[in-house]
Amino acid sequence: MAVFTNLGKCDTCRSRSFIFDLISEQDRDLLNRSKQEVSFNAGEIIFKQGAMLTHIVCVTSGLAKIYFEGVDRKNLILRLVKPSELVGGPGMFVDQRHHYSLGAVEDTLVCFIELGLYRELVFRNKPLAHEVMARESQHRIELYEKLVNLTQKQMPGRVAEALLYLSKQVYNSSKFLCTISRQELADLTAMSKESAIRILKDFKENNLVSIEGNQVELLDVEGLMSVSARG
Amino acid sequence: MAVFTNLGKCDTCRSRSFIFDLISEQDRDLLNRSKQEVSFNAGEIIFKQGAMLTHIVCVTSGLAKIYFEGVDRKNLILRLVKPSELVGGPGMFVDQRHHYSLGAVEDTLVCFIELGLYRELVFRNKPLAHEVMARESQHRIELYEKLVNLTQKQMPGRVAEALLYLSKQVYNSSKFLCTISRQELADLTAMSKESAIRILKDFKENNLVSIEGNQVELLDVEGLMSVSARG
DNA sequence: GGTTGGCGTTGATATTTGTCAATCAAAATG
DNA sequence: CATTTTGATTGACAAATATCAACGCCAACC
Repeated sequence: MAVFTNLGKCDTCRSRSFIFDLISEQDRDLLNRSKQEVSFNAGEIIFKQGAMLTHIVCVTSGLAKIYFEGVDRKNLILRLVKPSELVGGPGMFVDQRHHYSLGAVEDTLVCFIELGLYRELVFRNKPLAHEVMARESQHRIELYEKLVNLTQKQMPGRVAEALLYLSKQVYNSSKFLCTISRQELADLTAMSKESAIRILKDFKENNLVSIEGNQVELLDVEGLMSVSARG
Repeated sequence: MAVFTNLGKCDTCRSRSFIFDLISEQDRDLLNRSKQEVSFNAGEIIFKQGAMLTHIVCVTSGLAKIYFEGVDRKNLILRLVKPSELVGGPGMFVDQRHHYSLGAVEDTLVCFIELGLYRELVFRNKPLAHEVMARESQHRIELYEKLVNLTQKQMPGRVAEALLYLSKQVYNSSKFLCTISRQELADLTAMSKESAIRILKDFKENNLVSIEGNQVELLDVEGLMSVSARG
């Protein structure tokens, strides 16, 4: 179950957000005192699509997923969130609601930061505002790429893309323990779990990857990139 | 061909952007003098994915489409842009490049505004910054919805959604002259032109819509919404 | 007036992808 | 240790969707 504490010190936190480097010492202190740490078990929901957006979240350890609940209880994973990443959501400037859900993929520790405080910090600090804008924009660009991938590429291309994403952006190694489930891989690539499994098997038979349970190693990154590009 | 002028007065422009209501008279004058009006014929490209982003665009008359060029020359239309809408693009805060293309669907008049000027205006004007953030966020929310629609709904649901979008957001009437081509409707719903046509025919046979060439009338909005919701 | 080219339409067919049911293995539970 | 339960896997099949080819229509052009 979720446990609330406020023991950690942001200043010495190994996964502190970039924003701490852009604000004054007073503001750092303010954030430090007002934040709330909460720990979630794998599978638990951190915040839910439709709920009021009163706090933004900084992931401190573990791994989380940003996802939608769409038609027929099917989920679509937008992206995975690693420690030190900040998750706000576009509802922040629109209707104070979450437009996607955030869930813990692994056991995950997060810090909640009050929305009002965050907004105040951003709007009275031009470099920070620039940085926030830049990061939001970067996400938007990635969202566009995702949209094209999911709508124009066939399944093998999408899975190849996902494996490269996991390796480069999430686990930071060509060999990794894949902590997301097959179902989550399917939710990330917008296909059925069975299809995702079949394509993994196919990649394995063609020596693009090696897979033993959840141990994954990319053997032929060039090959995967080519499959991904072909569509 | 494109023709450059700077004759129009922003102050009296019937399709002037919301930003004019949020800036000082001096700034309005600055914008007015530095803008460049350009007219494009239907089918022409206003700016292209990958090109340098030096100006943002305000559509003054006509109709434009924001789209990506993806795999195999297939296009994906993100949204249609009506007069008075501003089109920037996320590259503005990242790499000064366009990450999508803007094309004229109908004969279209646009004003180019220098990026540096626009950024300066936004960053030194808090209410304007708020408004810009809110609009960007709204677009992001719509993008999420689009992503779910395109990946989780089947073709009839997507076409129903598109027809409702055209009626409510673009042509503002339940009966309209559909100035986008069948191919563009397909690009908007991520399917082949033939599939889009077949579904339109099906809707027509089921009296959901009436279609005579490019004259479209939504006969059963409830029905379309239900098809769209079912997926 | 013929011709060309683009767009819309249709039918036949092939491909892609999802669903369903069964099985298996590993992990959690008592 | 037996028993559930959960996630992964596989095969058979059905559904969704794309592709290809052909044709009609209309406007632009020579």
